[in-house]
Amino acid sequence: MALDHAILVSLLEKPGSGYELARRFERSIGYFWTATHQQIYRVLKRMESDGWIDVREVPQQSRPDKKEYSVAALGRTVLAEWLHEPIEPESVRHELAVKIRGAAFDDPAALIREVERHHHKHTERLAHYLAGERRDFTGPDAPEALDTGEELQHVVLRGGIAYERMTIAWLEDVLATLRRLGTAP
Amino acid sequence: MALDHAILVSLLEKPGSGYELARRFERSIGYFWTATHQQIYRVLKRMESDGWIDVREVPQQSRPDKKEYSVAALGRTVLAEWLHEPIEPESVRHELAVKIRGAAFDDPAALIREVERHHHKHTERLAHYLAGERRDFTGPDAPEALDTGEELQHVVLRGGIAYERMTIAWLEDVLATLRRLGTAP
DNA sequence: CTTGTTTATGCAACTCGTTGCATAGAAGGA
DNA sequence: TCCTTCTATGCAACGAGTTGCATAAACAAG
Repeated sequence: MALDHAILVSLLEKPGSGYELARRFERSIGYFWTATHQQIYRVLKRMESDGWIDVREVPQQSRPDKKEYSVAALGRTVLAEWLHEPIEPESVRHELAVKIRGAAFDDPAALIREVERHHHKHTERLAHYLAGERRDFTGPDAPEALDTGEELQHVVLRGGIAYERMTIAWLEDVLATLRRLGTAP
Repeated sequence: MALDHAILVSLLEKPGSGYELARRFERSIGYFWTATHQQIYRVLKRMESDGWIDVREVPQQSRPDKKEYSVAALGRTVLAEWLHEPIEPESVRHELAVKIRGAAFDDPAALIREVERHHHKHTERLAHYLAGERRDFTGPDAPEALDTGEELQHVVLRGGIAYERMTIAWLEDVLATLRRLGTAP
C-alpha cells in the first residue's frame, strides 16, 4: 500500500488536486513510483473518507473547478508510523530479462532491435534526469544551500541517474553479446 | 502476463513440477521475476488446460508424487509470438525512495538503520550472484565454451550483478547524506 | 510416539493495478 | 463550425498479485 504513502509525501511537499498529482506521477515521483489517474482518484477518495487528508473546493476561471487536497493531522501520523516500519527490498520484475533468456529458444539476433529501442529510451530518460538535476540542484539557477527536503529529493534523483547509467551500460553488454552470438553460432 | 512467459522459458530450459519452479523462482529466475507457489500452480493449471504445456504424472518413492510439466508445441508458438512483440521499459516501484523523500517530514536520522539493513541485504545478494557466476560461468568448474542459452543466462546474471553494485553504491550515498543532515541541521 | 521439516499441491478471499469508457467546460486551429 | 487538445473527475470490469489456510506423505530428531 505504498501508493497511499507516496501520495501523502507528495501532498506534504505541496498540496494539489488529483489531476496535479497525476502530472507529478509522470514527472518526479514517477521516477520511483508509478500510478495512473484512476488509482490516484480512488486512493484520494478513500484517504479523504478516512480523514487522512482534507479537501478544499477551488473554483477556477478558464478551466474546470478542482479539489485541492492537503494532509490532515491523521495522515501525518499514519505516514510517520509507516516510516518507522521496516520494508523488504523490492521484488524485481524485469520483462526484458525474461525475453533475453527466452531468445535462446528463438532467434537471438531478432532481439537486437528491441534492445536498441530500450537503450534509446533509457538514454532519453537519463538526459531528462540530468536536466532536472541541473535545473533544481547543481545548475546556476539552483538554490545555493539546499534544505533537508531538497537534499533528500536530490539523493533520490541521483539514484535514478545511477540506475539509468547502469542500465545503459548493461544494455550495451547485452547488444554486444547478441551480436557475438549472431556472427559466430 | 509475463509470468506465463517466464514459466515457459523456465520449462524450456528444463521441464519440472510446480514445486520445482517455485524453487527456481527463489533462485535464478527470481533475480528478474518473482512469483509465489500459488501464482505458479494457478498459471500452470491454466496453461495446461489451454494446451500450452503437457503434464506427466511422476510417481516417486520417499516423497509425494509430482506432476512434471513440459512445453507443448502451442506453448512454443505463444512464446515466439511474445518474443517478437515490443514491450515498454519497466515501471519503477521503489518503496525505499518514497521513505527517503518522506523522511523530510519526520526524522531523517531515524532512517539510517533501515538503509543500513538494505545495504547489508544487497551486499549479501551480490555475493550470492558472484558465487553463482563463478560456479556456472567463470570458475574452474564452469564449461570452457558456453552455448547460446548459457551465454544469455550469463548476460542476464551480469545485469543482476551490475544492479546490486549500483544499488550498494547509491545506498552509501544515501547514508552519507542522511548522516550529514543529522550532524548539521 | 509425537513433533517438526521437506516435498508436493491446491482453494478462497482479498487487495492492488490496468483498461476502457464517460462526462464536461474552455481554448485553439482548420 | 467542427474537431482536437487540455484540464478535471469519475465508474465498472477485469486481471494480476498477496495472504491465509488446508491437505498429505515421508523422514528425522527428541
